[in-house]
Amino acid sequence: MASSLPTQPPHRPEVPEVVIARLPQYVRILSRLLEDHVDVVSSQQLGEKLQVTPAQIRKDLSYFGRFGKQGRGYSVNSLLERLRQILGLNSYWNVAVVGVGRLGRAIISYPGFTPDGFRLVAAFDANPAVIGDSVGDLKISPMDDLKDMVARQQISIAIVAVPAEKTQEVVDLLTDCGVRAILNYAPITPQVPGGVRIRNIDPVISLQSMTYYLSGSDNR
Amino acid sequence: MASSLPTQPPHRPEVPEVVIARLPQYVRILSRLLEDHVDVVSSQQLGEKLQVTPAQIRKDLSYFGRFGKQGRGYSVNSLLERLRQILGLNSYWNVAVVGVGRLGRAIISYPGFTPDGFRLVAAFDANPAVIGDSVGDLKISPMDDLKDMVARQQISIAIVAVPAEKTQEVVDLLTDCGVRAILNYAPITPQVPGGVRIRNIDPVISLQSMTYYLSGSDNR
DNA sequence: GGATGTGAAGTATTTCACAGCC
DNA sequence: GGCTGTGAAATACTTCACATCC
Repeated sequence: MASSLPTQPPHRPEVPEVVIARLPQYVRILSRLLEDHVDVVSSQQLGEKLQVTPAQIRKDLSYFGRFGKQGRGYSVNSLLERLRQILGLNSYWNVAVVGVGRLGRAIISYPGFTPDGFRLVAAFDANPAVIGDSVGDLKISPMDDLKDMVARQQISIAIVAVPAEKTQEVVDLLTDCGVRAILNYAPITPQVPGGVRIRNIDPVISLQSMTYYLSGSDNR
Repeated sequence: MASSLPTQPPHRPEVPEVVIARLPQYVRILSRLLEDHVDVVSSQQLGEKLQVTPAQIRKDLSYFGRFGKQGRGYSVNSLLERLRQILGLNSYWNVAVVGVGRLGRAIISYPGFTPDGFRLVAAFDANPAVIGDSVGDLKISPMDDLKDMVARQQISIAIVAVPAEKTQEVVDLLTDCGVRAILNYAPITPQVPGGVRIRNIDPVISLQSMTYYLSGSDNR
């Protein structure tokens, strides 16, 4: 732990991680409702769309404040705004993509990040043959430029799509450079130092977590 | 529930879903250890690689039997074998891919499914222009053929990579055809009937679940 | 009347801690 | 001596149920 002055930490009351993990879902549903010009929604209605109990939604929200009106429900617009603020989605996060092979290119070409608060601003690859190539409107930079560009462009999130055997070293490099959130596409679970968040996109693991339930009866 | 004859159900003792979700991770680590010719491993060592407490690993495994040797640890080889059996990974699962746009093609081209127990055996798309095209060694079939092919090829898992607005109807169609596990790539949470499993691959949600922790201090 | 917000109750999951075995 | 397997304790999370307010 860091040296402990008797100052209070920025004191956010302790919110369970599972709760945080559900908030983006709420944000998404609320965005849809907003597009559909729905003004007000109850925890009941939200719960149906999300397969979650209304009590859970109310409890989750209660960690952050009192956003509803008794007897009516929640204002879609203002609840959405509050949640985006809580999650830090009201301005853009600059994101670096490391590894620009087939998968990396697909990620860069995916149009879904930008509308939701993320801006891919840099791409890196270790292969000298592709340095300088453009993918979408990103120019591929050498790994040597990573540290500088991360600092200069205030990048605190990286998407890693390099071969499994390179992933740990890339993750180490990124965390050294001050990146504090990583989305990893390789089929491994990299180690990260405390204070750094990581999420793994791992379709094989996802599939394997379902086969257990299929194999009870034996259809193949 | 189905009509209740007084027969016992196949009685698997109730294993928590979180436990099942961890088993594929164990399988993966054990596979690596096997490749590295490691014979025996302790819960301590496994825990370090997985960022999990040794007690949790032992408890997880204890739901299924006694696989270790006191004083030594677990035989990598035989624990791996047992876990693959528990998860139903000892033979191949036939998988259909629905939606063969850019993302679907990337999924089909990904070489990582087959080594881990899944065989992509059919691809479907609603766009008449692509029917009959080949991707890898799969020929794209029309949606109308789905029901027949699912039955004939004993497909019980599907990967869905269609536009968000089509996803729910595709999921409904698949479950009607008897598919019981779905891996969804669209940024929505489809509803599925009881008994059907679904996992969502959703990079935006994953990113948004991390920004909360970044925005405490305000680096962008 | 109808929906929120929330302590209290109920479950689920993780961790402890130690007896038992190799 | 070292490590498993596991009840029991501790913690985390979800749901209940109701007072409260619009």
